[in-house]
Amino acid sequence: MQFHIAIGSQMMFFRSNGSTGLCYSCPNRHFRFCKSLLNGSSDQFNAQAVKNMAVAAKQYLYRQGDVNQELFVLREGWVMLTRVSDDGKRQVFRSVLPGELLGFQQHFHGPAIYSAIALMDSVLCKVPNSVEHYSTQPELALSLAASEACDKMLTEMYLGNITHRSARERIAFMVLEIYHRLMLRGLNNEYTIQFPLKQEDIGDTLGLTSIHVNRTLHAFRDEGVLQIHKHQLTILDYEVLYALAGSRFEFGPI
Amino acid sequence: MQFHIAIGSQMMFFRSNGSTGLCYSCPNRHFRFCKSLLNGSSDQFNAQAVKNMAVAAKQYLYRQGDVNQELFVLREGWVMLTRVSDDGKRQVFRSVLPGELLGFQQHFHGPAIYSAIALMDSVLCKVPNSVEHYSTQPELALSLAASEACDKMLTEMYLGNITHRSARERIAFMVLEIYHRLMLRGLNNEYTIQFPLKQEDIGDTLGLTSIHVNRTLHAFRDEGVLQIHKHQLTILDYEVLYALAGSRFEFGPI
DNA sequence: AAAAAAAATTAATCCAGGTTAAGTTTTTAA
DNA sequence: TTAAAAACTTAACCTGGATTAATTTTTTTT
Repeated sequence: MQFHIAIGSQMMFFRSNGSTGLCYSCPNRHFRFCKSLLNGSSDQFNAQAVKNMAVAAKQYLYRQGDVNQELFVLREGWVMLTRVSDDGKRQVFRSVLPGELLGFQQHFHGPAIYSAIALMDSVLCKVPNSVEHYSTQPELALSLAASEACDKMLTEMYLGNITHRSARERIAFMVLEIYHRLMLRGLNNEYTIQFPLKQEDIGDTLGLTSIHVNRTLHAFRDEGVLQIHKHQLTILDYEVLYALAGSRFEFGPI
Repeated sequence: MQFHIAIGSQMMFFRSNGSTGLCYSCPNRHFRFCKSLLNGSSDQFNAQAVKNMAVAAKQYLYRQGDVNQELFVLREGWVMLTRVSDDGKRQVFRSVLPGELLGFQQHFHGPAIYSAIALMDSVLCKVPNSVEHYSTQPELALSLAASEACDKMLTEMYLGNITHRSARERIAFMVLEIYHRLMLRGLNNEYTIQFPLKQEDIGDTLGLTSIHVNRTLHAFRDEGVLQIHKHQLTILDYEVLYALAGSRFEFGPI
């Protein structure tokens, strides 16, 4: 069955609903949270899950300040988490890649501290987001903890990268970190990946102006290190990039 | 009963062992993880917990790379989390304050990504750290998730603070963030707090040299904004500090 | 296919914070 | 109590990346 509903200003396309049946063939089924959905979730939990919701590029899943926002697992595509602070500056926190959880917060229904926007046409699975569901299902609760610990580690690694390091090093780190995470999912094509981030997004992730990101990317292209063209990023000299990044990007998957 | 044992090179002083009895009068008992220890932990879990271990200032709880490290809740004192990267630069991730959990990782017994060092004489409670314990106790597992989400948010806020902001703003943010977190625990004395961090620690947290931290702190003292003397920090002009920090430090407790 | 908007590019100038190099003061160890 | 080490302080100079201001290219919308 297929149908459309409008959520806020966005049109979402539901390919199907709730059962775990769809999970058995999902490419993300071996990732931590998905695995525990398959193994450890109750019928009641599954009845409230909505699988394979399509979201078009540039649509927001939720915006900073929203309350009662949902919990999602990204099945396909790319979601970026950003926050605009009081002084109008924008921080990009990270990219959410397939198999990762987004939307969990310490207080289940507190206001979101950042917005989530799809950068490519994406497919998401919505999972229940309330204390009741997790306080009776320890495997799911533990997967939440693992997912948060993983995000925390990634954020800490970016913090360590940005603090004290040069623009070239920061960009090298970011490119390799994302390349590595996509590679773990088999989403690379040799040294080429889909890369929907704008130069401004890179700058707002790393604390650089988009002008300086441009200068640095241009230098990388001239030096035959790395190339971005039409949302395709190609690593031309992995060794140089690796030396700059300092092997800080090798994390385990969820 | 009191006794001593040596763990690594450190001498630890055990005031007592395992029961939850000590939790009933603990000043941290209302914090998330402690509360769930009181309410939701099995006898088997409690039997393996060790309450009120004393650790002297400058002792390491664990070091980056250690495997099988423990899970702790800080009861009294101050613990700092730091990592030295390949190129020899040191990143300070955050301060752990009373009532907070430290040592949890996505992979329970993977190598620690940073070291934990006590900056003041501290008292800690050691809690079991294995999948088995948490996969049968959903309330504890959910508290782990909440604790990780809280740490993640704090790290994200530091990331947002460091990225794009000036030295004055970064230091103002850090001071208010820590002051706020101590105040929630009643560990302030009006506008004065114990503050064991060195100027170099502040620099390594915020991506500044200790020389520039010194310049900025000196300017703050001259301007009557804030003063650090003999490990005591006093906020002299909260308004100015608040305006600089941009109200980014107001988080909920665990 | 044309118009409008968004993103990328390039260049010139400037300054916040880094670097280097002495000090001095405080804390810790002997 | 003295010596050594750690932490803090101050000053002079320098540089990586910010800022400002166009211009060009690409993408999106009409």
